[in-house]
Amino acid sequence: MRTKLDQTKDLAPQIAKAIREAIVAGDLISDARLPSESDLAEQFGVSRPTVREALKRLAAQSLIRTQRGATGGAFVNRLTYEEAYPQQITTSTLLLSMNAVDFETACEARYTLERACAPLAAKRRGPDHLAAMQAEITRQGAPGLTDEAFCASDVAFHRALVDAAGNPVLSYQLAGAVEAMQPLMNMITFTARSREEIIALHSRIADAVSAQEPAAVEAALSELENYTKSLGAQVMAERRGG
Amino acid sequence: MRTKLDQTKDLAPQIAKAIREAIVAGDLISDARLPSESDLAEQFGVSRPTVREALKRLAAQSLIRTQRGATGGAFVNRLTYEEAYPQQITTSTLLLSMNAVDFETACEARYTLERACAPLAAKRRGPDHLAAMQAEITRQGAPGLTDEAFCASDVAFHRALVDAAGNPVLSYQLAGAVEAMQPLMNMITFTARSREEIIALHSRIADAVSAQEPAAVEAALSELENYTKSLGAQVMAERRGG
DNA sequence: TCTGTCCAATTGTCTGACATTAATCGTTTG
DNA sequence: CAAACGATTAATGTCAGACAATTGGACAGA
Repeated sequence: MRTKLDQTKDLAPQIAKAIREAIVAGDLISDARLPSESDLAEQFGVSRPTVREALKRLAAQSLIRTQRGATGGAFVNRLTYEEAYPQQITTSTLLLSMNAVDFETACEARYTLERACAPLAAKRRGPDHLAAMQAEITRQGAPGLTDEAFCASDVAFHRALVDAAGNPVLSYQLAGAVEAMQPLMNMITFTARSREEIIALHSRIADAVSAQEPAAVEAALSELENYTKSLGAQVMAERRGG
Repeated sequence: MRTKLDQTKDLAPQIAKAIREAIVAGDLISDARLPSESDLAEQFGVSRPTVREALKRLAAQSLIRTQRGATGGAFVNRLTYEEAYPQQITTSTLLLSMNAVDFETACEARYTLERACAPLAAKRRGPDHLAAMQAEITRQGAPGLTDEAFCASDVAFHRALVDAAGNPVLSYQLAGAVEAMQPLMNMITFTARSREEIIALHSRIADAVSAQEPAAVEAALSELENYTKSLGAQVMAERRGG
């Protein structure tokens, strides 16, 4: 960790980088305690506030956690899926919204990845996954549902589908792709007719997963992708027109 | 942004959260300038160092960038793929290493996602993608290559394959899955025989992409997945034995 | 042995100051 | 009159020192 610093500028990022690399390289294992802020300040030859800024950067990435008190300090955090999910989703969402990624591209990426989960989901789905999917389908048919709630339920349905694949790494990677689409989907106003269509496709997907027919799952997902794209295209056309 | 703060504790995270939500919600658009640190401190009723810590957290997530000088300050960052990539990779890598994700699960996730790119890659690959893949294959056959360099080239090959799909969102999502595997792959000692095998499969993949035959790409990827898994299983068995 | 109190270590926050950077404005000069 | 150059200024980056808050452990007493 004791790397040289370019003493001239931007000390905090350099310190953060040094510690981060030590963690990623495995020199600091989970739950290991870092030296106190004062010690680090002395080691790196900077002041305590500078060290603190560096530590805050790491805390923002959930790489470390801090604890006050006598035996307190900064500890290397054991990154859990629960902590990694929101980060992944926030980053993906911003990436889409700030880079003017067109609806079509985002949609294609999402459904391409989701189709990849289909075979595993069909093979490994348990009763809980099937129940979760069915519950969302029911919710989506409820009258008086706002567009936003409909979208949220849509996301929940697809997450259940992905989780059915029984691979946590896959679930993690897909979370970004699926959730990041929600803001884009929220721009769409769903008519009763389009909701019906989507719910019907969701049912086909759920049934195919239940029947363990991967090809049918993929086919229904492809149809849903095309339908979603067409809805998005309509919105874009109207936006340009009006 | 002017949300209430629980004045009692952990002010910096609260401020960071308030600003982050304003950015994610779109209240602060790209390149918008935040108030100066002094102004923010006054607005939130805290001291400047506290505000600074909050800003550093956001900077660590690349949500803002800071600039010194007269017209300087903190600006909402337009998150680019270049900035998002390393974050995605770091998080994915740590998630795998810290959660004792077994080789098999990680491998399955990676190749499942990669197969999903196959149809698009076969359809859209350009001469540059084909050249990149071919270049890595050549490098992998070079004598005297270390295991680490071989793995790095392997990653580069697969990234070229993913990029061939021509969907930046897909490339971004896959980066985590592919790169995060590298530390796990580095545990494997590649024999001349196994390198030969892998290079042959890479060639099959490249040829199938070149010939625009998605099914052949998927088949070769599946074989590569199985072969990689068997290599990993060997390492695990030896480790348990010795 | 158990319990309550005190103490020490550590992070969280504040205050004030100075250094550094970079744009702008005014002045000076060709 | 225009261009170049220096002073000003506003902002972040860094530092020093201090105090508050919190937590665990040690120590003394019942």
